Amino acid sequence: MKKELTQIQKRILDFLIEQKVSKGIPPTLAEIALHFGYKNRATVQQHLQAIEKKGFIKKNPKLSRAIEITVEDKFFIPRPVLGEVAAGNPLTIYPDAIDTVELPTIARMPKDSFLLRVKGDSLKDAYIFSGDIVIVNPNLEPKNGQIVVAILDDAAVVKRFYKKKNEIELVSENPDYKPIVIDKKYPSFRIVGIVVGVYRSMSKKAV
Amino acid sequence: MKKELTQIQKRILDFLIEQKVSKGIPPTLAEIALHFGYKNRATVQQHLQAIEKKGFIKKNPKLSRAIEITVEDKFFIPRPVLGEVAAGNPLTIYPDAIDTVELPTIARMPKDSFLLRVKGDSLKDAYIFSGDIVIVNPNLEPKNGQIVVAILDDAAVVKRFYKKKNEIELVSENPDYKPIVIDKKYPSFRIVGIVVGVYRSMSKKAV
DNA sequence: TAAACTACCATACATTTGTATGGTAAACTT
DNA sequence: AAGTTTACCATACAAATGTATGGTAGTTTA
Repeated sequence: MKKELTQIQKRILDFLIEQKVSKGIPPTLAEIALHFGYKNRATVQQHLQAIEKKGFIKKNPKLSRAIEITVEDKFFIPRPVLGEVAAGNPLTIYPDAIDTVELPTIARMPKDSFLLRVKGDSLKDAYIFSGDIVIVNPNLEPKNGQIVVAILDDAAVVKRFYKKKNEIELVSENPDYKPIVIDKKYPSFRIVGIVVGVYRSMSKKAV
Repeated sequence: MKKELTQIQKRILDFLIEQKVSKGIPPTLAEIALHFGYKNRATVQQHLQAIEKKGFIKKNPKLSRAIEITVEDKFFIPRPVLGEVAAGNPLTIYPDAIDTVELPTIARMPKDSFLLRVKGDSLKDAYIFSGDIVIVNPNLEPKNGQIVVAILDDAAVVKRFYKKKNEIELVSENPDYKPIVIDKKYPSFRIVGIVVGVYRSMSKKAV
């Protein structure tokens, strides 16, 4: 009953999923046609009918953008991890994605937010561990006590943020590490963003 | 320049945000009109124009559902937590939501998945702690080694799942707790779902 | 009291969107 | 050789959608 998809049908399904995950909203026929260079919505329409016939999607007729994806094993999609960030001592941050995590569909990122993998154990008392993925939002103002990602001389750290009268203190949750005090010694200091959440995938240890 | 919203405008904006977060896609004018009981899309249209004038949204003209929400501080929305679940000894699971977590917009749940707050420390070697939110997907088949939520006589536990020849073993990650062996002694045993991820909000400790 | 704002309604219209129908060409069955 | 599937195109049409314009009534502001 559930036949295999053709190459093109598969690429269209991938596009549907990618759009739904990245933009949160399925595309219209016209948008799909534009993306694949079709001059005609009818072409897309026929592909979608074929995909629906094979049971991978379900369409709510007449409504716009009402494409429901019924393949449940596509819950996990690859997301770029932009670098590693030190919870202990500063670590290099890489310009390109160093890895991808399989983030469940739950993880629709706030716009402009990105992921960093944590290395080191200086935040272990905040229950953030080496290997965890932190979700970083660069568009929020840091408040005292929040966990932030900061750059010190081309290295990045994850620490708790405290603004004092004349300086900024970045403290670890682990007493083994001393607070970093920010003053004029760090000309390249910059707050990259605020950690809005921690995500840890459970699929790793599965046998 | 950026005036205050009126009561009605604020309710419409809230509806826009709620729809975008829960359904992932902004509503159409007709859908908004229906929700508020307006007989006319033009009424909605004028409200949206007013809201846009005050800078809270941005519209991509002519396109459907092209309402962009420009207020970024609404990233966190309440999500129901369906109950508590024991990582150590079994805990009662409640029929109704016991609490809400402020889950960032990142957390658009896979359909039918739900949240449970973990109590107890039996999974601490898997780095799941008391207070963490686990994302549970009830529609996946458990595989050996995965962490599952199971019900034993009206109490729920979070354990690692192992299927043996004639029985099912639920083991803790903490050596202090002994594995639970499932056989005929547990007539009401049921796998509730699979833990697909752990989420921990960082906003709690902020000052 | 006049002007401005808010909150609605009705009607009209151009696009967008989904859908239906028919056609062409290539590849692959049978 | 005839049929089927796949991958496109064109045209046509109804419904959905966003938008423009004008109107009424109540409230607030100047």
